[in-house]
Amino acid sequence: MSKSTRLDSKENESKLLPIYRHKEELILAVKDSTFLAVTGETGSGKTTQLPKYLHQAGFCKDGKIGITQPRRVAAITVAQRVAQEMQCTLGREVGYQVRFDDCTSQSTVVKYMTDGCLLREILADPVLSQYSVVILDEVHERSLNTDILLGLLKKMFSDSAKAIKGRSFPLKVVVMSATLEADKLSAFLSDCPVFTIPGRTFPVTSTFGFAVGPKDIESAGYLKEVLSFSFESGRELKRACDLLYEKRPTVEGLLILPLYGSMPTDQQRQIFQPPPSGIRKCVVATNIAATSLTINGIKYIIDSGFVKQLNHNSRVGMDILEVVPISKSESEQRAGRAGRTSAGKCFRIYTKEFWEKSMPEYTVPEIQRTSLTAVILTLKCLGVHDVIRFPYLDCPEERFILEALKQLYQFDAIDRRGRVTQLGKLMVEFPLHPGLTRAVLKAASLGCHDLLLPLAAMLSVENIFIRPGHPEKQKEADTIHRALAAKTGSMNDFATLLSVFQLCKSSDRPSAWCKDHWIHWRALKSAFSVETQLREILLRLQQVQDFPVDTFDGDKSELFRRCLCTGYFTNVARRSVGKVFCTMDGHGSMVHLHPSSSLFDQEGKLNWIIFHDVLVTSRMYVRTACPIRYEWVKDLLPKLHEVDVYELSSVAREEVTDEEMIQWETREAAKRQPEVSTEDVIKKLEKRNNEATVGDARARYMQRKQQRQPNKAL
DNA sequence: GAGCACTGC
Repeated sequence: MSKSTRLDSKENESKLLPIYRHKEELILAVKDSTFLAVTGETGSGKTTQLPKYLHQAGFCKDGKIGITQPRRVAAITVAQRVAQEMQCTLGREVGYQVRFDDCTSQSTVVKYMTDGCLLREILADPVLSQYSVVILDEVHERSLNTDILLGLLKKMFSDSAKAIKGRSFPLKVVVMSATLEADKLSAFLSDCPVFTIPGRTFPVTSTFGFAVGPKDIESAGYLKEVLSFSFESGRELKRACDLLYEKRPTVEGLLILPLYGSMPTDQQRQIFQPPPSGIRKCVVATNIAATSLTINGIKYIIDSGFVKQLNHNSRVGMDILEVVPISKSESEQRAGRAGRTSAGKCFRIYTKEFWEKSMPEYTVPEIQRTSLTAVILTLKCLGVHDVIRFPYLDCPEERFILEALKQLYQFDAIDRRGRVTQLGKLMVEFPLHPGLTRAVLKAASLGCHDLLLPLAAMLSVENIFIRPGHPEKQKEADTIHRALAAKTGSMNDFATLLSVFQLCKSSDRPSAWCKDHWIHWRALKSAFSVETQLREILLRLQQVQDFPVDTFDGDKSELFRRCLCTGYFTNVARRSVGKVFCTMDGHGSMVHLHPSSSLFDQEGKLNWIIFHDVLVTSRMYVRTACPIRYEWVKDLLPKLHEVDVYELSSVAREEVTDEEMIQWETREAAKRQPEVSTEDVIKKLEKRNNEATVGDARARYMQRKQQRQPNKAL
């Protein structure tokens, strides 16, 4: 087949998509209004075709068409496809931009990108003056960045003076979503028109099972039972399971099992290959299958009903990874995967009662269950001072916002009146948690950023230590990892990470070095890229801004940890009894060192520590830690309690009067007593550690955990 | 003495 014939066939193929019949209407709808909501199921062609139509209709005359995606792979693959259909070289008229990969040029007019990239662009150009159309895709997924973009775009038009001032031609906004959220979106965007494109899906019938908790699913016995025995509703699952095990299935099609555990990454590639004729393929997948993977020909779904989710808990001030029931809408989506190419079946292994009583209608959007510190700083830098009344499609709880403000104040990113500081303006440029950025900037001001940049990169990527399942191998890996930690000459997990980065980077054969040391080469490679990016950002800021310069007259060997303290003083803990540590952030949580830490079993020698993160499993564990001296954080710790909720909410609402400010400052001055003894400060800090609160939080957690245990009686 | 879903800049 010649090249042109192939292209023609692509073009003809696109004319078969459901969206094609609505081409002219769609173009008119975009012309007629500022906001437009477009809904359509997967397969309607909206992601690839709408930008193409708008391009053909002349929307690129003044500016670009930008289309956001929540994920990188999607941005890249869709751009490739559209470039092919429009018969142009990728990176010319049609391009994409994701982190570490900018495939655009001066001539790019149709630009696919991740939502995070567009947010970065808004920081540099708040009215998006280069764009004539912005399309937010997959809005129903409710990713944090897409939600923020939605609010910003809505706000751009309500602050009409501002928007007009910065632009010479109109901006059109299209939001694309699955059907369920369309009316809500329309209401949010001043009752904009909703354009519905029929999808191309087949019916899926669902049946229920008898599992009532993740433990049921976890136990191999149960899974085996489910897969080989029976279902409450009879033969259907039996048939599906027969299909799974039979070498010569009687029905064509695939079967997919969405689980909530991890999947060996090295096996992912084979998933996309069609099975040999007469062999059934079974895909066992995490929720990566919900969005990121498109596997054609799936006919059966087995739905576990659970998902592993990272939730922010503002009660204890930390992120907790937990297994929770999915929402009904998520379950419908899982089921929908079986009906893409023909009629399908979904086997829900939980009871109908569980569906009715324990599963929420919709998934809680990310913005309502995540730490907002970085996002609030971004908003502040965009001139959104009233972060409580920002137009959120779904408002985060006020205490989440207050907690974020408090942290930003603690990191010197905002001042007492909620205004972004010089330091805050530098911090927003880094793709890191503000605390870590604070440590990086401290190091840079002292000229020792070579210590902090690699560390920040290592803390940004997935876990680098491989721990195999095989007991022998596990022992081997543990020994090697411990030796790596010992090499730094001190108990310090941060220093170990830095050392691994440096050792690998300076090795002649870095990938072989990783293999020898049970380290993920892929993770280290991305750490190298992140470090390069962070270094570039730092260099740029040092050239244009009034960059802070500090001096350090302490012991050189303390420099690294002293820098860390400026970003991690919110994560300070003091050893209380035995191996238990008590956090000093005001929550007074009782935490243990994780056994993977080089400080583990050395607790007796420790007093004060700082840590990177907390993991709640059988206990509350802190991972990646190092010992510090109380003197290093003594002056910082009072900052943890300096601001109270009342003041912050005023700051957040921009309601602070001058009178209030004077009152507040007087109170603050009174608090700052001339010389306070160490014991006094500690006493004061520990007094805040309300044990009832901690015990309560713990009890709630255990209760939730209990609820998830198998209940054989049912 | 451990139990790490998934994105994104």
